[in-house]
Amino acid sequence: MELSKTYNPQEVEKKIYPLWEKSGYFGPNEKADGEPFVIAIPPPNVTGELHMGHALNNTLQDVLVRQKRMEGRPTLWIPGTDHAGIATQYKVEQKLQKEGVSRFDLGREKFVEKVWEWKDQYEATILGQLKKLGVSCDWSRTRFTMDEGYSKAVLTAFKHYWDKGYIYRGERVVNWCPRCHTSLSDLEIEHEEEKTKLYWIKYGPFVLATTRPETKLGDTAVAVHPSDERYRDMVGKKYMIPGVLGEFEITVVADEAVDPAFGSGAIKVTPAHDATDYDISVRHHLPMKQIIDTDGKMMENCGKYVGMTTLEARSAIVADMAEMELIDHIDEGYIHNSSQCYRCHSVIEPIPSLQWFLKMTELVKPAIEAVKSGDIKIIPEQYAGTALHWMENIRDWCISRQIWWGHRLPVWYKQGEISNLKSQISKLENQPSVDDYVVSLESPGEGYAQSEDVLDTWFSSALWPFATLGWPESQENKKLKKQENKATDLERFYPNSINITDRGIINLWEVRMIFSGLEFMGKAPFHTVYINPTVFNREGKRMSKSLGTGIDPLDLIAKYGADATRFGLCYQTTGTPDIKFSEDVLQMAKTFMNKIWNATRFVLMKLDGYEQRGELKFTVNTDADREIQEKFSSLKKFYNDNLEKYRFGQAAEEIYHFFWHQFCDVYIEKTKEQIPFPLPENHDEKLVKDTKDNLLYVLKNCLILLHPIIPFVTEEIYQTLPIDGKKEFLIVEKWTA
RNA sequence: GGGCGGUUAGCUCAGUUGGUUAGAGCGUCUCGUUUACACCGAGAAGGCCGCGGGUUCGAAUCCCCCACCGCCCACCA
Repeated sequence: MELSKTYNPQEVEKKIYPLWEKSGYFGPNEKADGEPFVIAIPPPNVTGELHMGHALNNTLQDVLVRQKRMEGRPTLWIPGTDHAGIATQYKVEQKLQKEGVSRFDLGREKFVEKVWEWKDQYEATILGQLKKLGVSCDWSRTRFTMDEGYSKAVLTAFKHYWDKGYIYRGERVVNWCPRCHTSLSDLEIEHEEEKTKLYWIKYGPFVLATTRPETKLGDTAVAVHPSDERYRDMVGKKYMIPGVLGEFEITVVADEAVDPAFGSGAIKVTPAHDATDYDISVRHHLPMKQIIDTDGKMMENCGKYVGMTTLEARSAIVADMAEMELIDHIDEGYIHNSSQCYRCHSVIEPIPSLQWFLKMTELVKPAIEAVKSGDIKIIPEQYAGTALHWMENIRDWCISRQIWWGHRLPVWYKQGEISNLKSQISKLENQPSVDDYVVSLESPGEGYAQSEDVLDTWFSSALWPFATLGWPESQENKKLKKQENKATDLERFYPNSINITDRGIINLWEVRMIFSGLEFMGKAPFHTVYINPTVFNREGKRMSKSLGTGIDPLDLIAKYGADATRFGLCYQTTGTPDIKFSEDVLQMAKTFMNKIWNATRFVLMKLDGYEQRGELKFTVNTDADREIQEKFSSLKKFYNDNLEKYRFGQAAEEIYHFFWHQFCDVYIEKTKEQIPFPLPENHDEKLVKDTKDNLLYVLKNCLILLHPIIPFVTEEIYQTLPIDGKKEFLIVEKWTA
């Protein structure tokens, strides 16, 4: 077969991928023994297309998976996608908004239908993109976090926690996104520095500093530090405070949470609309007065300010206070952190509402132990600290969300649900008793209505390493497999081997998989976590579609080919936490693909119709032979060592250097002497034959080593080599250790 | 506010436990059309290894301080 003069990646990629898929080699080899190598893909959100982070993340996974497969281990890479609750719902809402429709216009059922349509479309796009990248997932096992089996797993987990007493419902001040209209967990909040005004307000006998004067309408106390001499005599007393809606009463309390160095050392306490103040109010049994509703607007108890947004109310109230000479002074340019929704970036309003929580303290203990003991190795190791720090300071997890896209809680109410969207004055004591609802996977029967709430999307992602393998397993399935004398997927492939992901979701996802795996399977879900670098653009800025700083991996694949894209990404993965992505490297990689291609053309030309027979061996006749043999053997050592340590960049650089500057520049040049052209009458037949074998030997073994990184071009070339006893595909060639 | 990471050639980065003249790719310059490849070959220029101290016979590498950039965590209102 004749190879064209330049390598055409698009043609080859289109041809090769379907052949691999049909071969069945992407699935685990049933005959292979040895410890299975298993990865569950970090499921991309069905919110849109893949970005550079995905391209890198999946390339690295594929490198490992392909290498282990060639080592002969049973290998399984499970693909799938994540329903991504709030994020996807937000996307669909935006799309509807362009058509002038809100989710409330459609109603829950119709809206959810729309989201399923969206999901079908983007799931197909994403899986297609992964294939273009060349990843070797077992597509027959593709999962979705809301497919039937997976949903059952999610509800089973909820029921398990409930039965164990780990889940409770309660009214708390939670992070509320007024745009998404839902609660959020602490991890779903982003903090951004912001310049604002610090208002020093006259407050009865106090002057105190606040950034949110509008919350004065919900104040029930003033807090000071217990050791603060200035206010010692006032603690425990009640005062009437003049306000824009008339006088109101506050209690002075002493609490450690107050920083005496801030402002005047006294702070106003708004239990309903600030997490710190809420905690203080619980400690001191202070009344709670809600003044902001779920739209982020002032409630009926706010007199003339009713219906205003908090920002509108702020300026109105400040103006009125100024008129009443209640403003002492205002500091401009005060810098503080504003809390935002991690999906739509609206400002978070803390508000009281009825939510479901998962108790974390006990759950997280074995996970802390697993990370500390090294049962789970986190690489690079500095990230173990990130996980440990979070787990050691963990708070209960708010797992209920007031959106429509997701797993509805397996909670059934007898008399209709008491809304968690209360916009009335809160009454902590007014919680429903357990008798009012039943937790059950199935409807308990007539007269019961299922909870309107859905679960935090991360509640389901936390189960990914085992739910994708069929947990919770039915007894029937187990029996069936036993009759066939086979193990179930869950038995064979849990725990996974490694999880590769981005540092941004170490606590959001990684930690939650770890404690879930330990809780439900009794074993850590994987023994290694590898945190891949984050891809930034050349200026070191986050790649973002909306900022126009993003690069579409598909464009790169179209321009340089999938192999060059993969090689370029690996090459830049050198162990640093960031990659400032350089397209030059992809051009270099593309040139390298062409070099490999042309070296092959040369070797085939030198072979001149020679068909290798028997075991392919390397024979040393000359100094050049000896040199390349030595260099190759040291390459193998360092290459394997670097892959073992996830030093992808160093591995790529080494084989690049060997192939180009040793094999091509030196050895191939030498073979022009060892196999002279034209061949003279009296040529050394043994030397000529041995040199042909040597060329084939080095080339073939380089292809093997290169294949995990650049699968397409190596496969295409492998198919053309006249080697005896060749495998059907390079994918399953024996690894060169 | 706490923690972590980065700072090496014009650009993107290596530099494994401290040890001769600090390396690669891209870019630049010079030369070269041989049986693969001009997406090629041979060669060259280019670096107070962020700043300032310290340890050492010897520091890009170990310690301390500072600066700038980035990330994670956080109930300073």
